[in-house]
Amino acid sequence: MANLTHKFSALSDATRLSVVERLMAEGELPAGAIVAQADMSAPAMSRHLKVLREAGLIHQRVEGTKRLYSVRPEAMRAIADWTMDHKQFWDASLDRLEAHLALSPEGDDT
Amino acid sequence: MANLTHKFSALSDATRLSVVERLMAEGELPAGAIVAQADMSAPAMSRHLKVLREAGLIHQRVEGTKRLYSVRPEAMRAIADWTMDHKQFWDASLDRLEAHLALSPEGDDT
DNA sequence: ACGTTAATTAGCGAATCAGTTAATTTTAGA
DNA sequence: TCTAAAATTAACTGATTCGCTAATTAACGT
Repeated sequence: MANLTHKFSALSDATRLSVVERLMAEGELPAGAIVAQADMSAPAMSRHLKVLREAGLIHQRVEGTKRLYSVRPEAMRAIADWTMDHKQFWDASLDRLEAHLALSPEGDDT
Repeated sequence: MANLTHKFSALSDATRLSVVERLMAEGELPAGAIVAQADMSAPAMSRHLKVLREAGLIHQRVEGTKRLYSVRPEAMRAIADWTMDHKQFWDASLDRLEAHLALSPEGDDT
């Protein structure tokens, strides 16, 4: 299904992330509808869709001259699974962080 | 904290993803220990660490001549939150997918 | 067969990225 | 103070990315 870094790479672009979010919110959409709302040429969007497809994040269905795109739930699940694999780390760490901040309210950064 | 695409971008590189995973597994580590296990020069790794830092994924603590790195749990949480925001989509979709496959076992791809 | 619509691929330039070696900075120790 | 250790920044190169316009492919409707 293409690996995790590949998926993260696909989602590292604002245009592509919003396409994925829109497809999740609205369901299957033709390429034309996706281009219409983006301030970008059709070829540029077509390449973004290709990147998302190659990362396994979206699925393309052909219907006549139209290409209908939708998000692959398995791909989203793969990302969710990764975060869950490490939930123990960030969950516990956040608890400790909160406890610490409750005692000494500093404001730590980079 | 730097936005989501920024974090996805930082995690889109295999070297950086494994650094993050190692830090979650082993806890805080000095730059030297991180370089030691990567087949890469120190400057190259230093830049990867900078990318992770700028994405808000890791925290740097100075101790003498050493730079100690650790994963920021809030950053991991931000990613987990994003997946959870859309859980309803992928969870429900996967259920439908399974139900569908149970009836017609095809094997659909890109 | 022809023109139209939907979308993709081809080709180009500017910008960014990931690696290298060399040089610099900062702290610790003799 | 002089040297060594830890790490970063500087400067350079090759590869990739992202946008554009132009050209191509594929399916419909007449």
